[in-house]
Amino acid sequence: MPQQPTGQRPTLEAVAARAGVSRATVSRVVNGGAGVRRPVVEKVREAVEELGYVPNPAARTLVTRRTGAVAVIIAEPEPRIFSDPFFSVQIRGISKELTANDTQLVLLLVEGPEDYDRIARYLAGGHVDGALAFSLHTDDPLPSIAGRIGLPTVYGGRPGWTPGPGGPGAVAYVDADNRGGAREAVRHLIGLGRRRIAHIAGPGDMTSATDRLDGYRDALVDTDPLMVADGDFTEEGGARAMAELLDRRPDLDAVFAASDLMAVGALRVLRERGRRVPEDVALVGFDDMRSVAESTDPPLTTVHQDIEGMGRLMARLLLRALDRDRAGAVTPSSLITPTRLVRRASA
Amino acid sequence: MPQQPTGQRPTLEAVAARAGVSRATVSRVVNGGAGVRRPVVEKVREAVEELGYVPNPAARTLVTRRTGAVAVIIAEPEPRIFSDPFFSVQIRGISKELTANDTQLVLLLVEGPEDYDRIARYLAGGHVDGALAFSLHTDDPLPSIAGRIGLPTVYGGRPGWTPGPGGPGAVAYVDADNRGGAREAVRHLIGLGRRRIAHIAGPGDMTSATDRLDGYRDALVDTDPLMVADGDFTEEGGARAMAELLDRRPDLDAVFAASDLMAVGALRVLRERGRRVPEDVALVGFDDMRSVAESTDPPLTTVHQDIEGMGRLMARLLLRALDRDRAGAVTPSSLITPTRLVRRASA
DNA sequence: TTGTAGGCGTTATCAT
DNA sequence: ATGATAACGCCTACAA
Repeated sequence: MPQQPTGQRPTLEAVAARAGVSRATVSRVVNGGAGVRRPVVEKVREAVEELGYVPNPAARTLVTRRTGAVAVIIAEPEPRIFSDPFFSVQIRGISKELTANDTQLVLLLVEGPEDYDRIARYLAGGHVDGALAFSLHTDDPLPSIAGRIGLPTVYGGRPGWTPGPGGPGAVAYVDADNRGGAREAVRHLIGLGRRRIAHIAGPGDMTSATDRLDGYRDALVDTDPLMVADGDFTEEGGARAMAELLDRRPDLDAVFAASDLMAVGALRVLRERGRRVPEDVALVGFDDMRSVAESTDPPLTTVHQDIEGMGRLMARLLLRALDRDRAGAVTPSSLITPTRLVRRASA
Repeated sequence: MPQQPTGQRPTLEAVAARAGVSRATVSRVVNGGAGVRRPVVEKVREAVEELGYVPNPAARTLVTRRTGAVAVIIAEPEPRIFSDPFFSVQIRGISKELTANDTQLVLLLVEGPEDYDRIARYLAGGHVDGALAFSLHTDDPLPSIAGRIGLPTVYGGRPGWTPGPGGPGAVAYVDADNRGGAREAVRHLIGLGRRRIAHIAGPGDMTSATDRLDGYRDALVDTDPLMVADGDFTEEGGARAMAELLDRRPDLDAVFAASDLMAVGALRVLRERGRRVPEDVALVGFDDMRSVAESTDPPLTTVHQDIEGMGRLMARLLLRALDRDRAGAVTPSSLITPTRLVRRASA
């Protein structure tokens, strides 16, 4: 039963005294015990146990210059984080990977543009060894902040800004194969015999949206601009976009929505307008958020992406970079994870 | 433009030299500047600016014994965190409050029982000044860990275990008025003229579930055990429970589900069995998760709780306790936030 | 009001 | 293989 002499935590010194060795030796044992003779290791371990010694991370950080923590930065003004399990799942993936590597997760939520100052200060302060950042729009100030500070950072989703030519080194990011997935979705619709395929797109300043739009175009010989409407990645936006499309091209026979949420909105409008899904209009979403895709009526055919896996990958990439940091060369690299079409009833 | 002489961050020493004062004075200025003459403050501030000085948190923590960080511990084996925006919203509330008080949020996700060791070590290590914990089941080891370490902790939701009589001090927690809200929901159904009111309950080891069950019973003169079924707080569970109830008491004319998610499952089964909502069976949920309550058909009447507000409150309570910690007496206290019935179309 | 000096708990270098 | 000892960067009596 570890003793805790009321408020005062035991230090290396105390353990050393108890074990009859020097602080240095205790330190060695605590950090793996290489180069210390077995019996001594035993003795020290015992003392540690008896005293309930736990290293003081601040002291350790002060000298090693490593914090053992990374920041996870989520910049989503408001809407998505609420209705979207996306972040929860991705964070879980990240957390698992970090935990396995004995690294802590410091969560930085960006509430508004004014927050960036605070975040810049925090990152500059050396509270963390690296950062994981999400959901950047093209004009996001974060990359420049991280760059200036020289903080190893991995992005979730392909960043929208163009890195200076050859510039400060390539940017590390993890992304799903948005373009390929979109292409597959549309090809599936074509295979179903659909010919007038519309697209409900996400915001133009997010690469996940534009990449999916590109994929949509890839699959079509020529695309009618009237067949594309912006849905803003929200359910409401999806509904609005669907209404617009129906007004512009009443003869459409399929829709590829760039997110499940937007597909749900579209579904509602299609029903309201008396179109049967999939008979009259086939519908494909993107994301495969099971909680929504499985519970729509009809269940949604959609493009699956391994969100938790992407989180894991981001963490792994960062940890690798941090390790190399200790050694020397920093070699950022990026990873694209595959997607796959999940057939349900809507297309 | 703050200079960063390549890798080396400026220290107090450097700033002191630049401003032509002692480290002590710089320290004072950096920490508020009380007891330093104006012109000196100015001079130091300038030097700080020019050098781009940011205090080293590790060094600071080492001497002040405060980390400026609190842990948020979420122990939810798996299911809920995915489909449930509950945590996202609550965390946002917490984050806002912490940020406003210059405190960092360290996220600790519990993946399994084996994780508690790691978490105990982390907390004992003094990485954080306090903790915010969620979603405890009655047998959760966390309270005992926090208690042993003596770490100020605020719980989200009334803890299920009984604190020793007079014991180690009352436990601080923030909770919604689950019982009162449930009572109001059932009374509303009664006011609608319903007489055979069933309840879909949550897991028996969570106080939010049992409190809502108690509220249900409060409002009814006598309760038929056959009218209560366990729905496990999931949509699937809600569906199962609804089916059971319908089998046991085909004549029921109203259902109060202890969560919106379960209500959705119930709604599905009611429809499958040909019952109209609200004509044949009135349905009330709990939570008022807008993304689900508003998009069901018919929209769900439910009990609203201010989730983000609860998060804020938890943080505020903890911060207050931490402040008092510096002074002396620790006085935990608990807060119950009100709920209110939101009438939509399902009842 | 300002400066001096000691110490917070580790790690790391250098002897031994 | 082990032990002194000097940093690490900051705060805070205490002195001036």
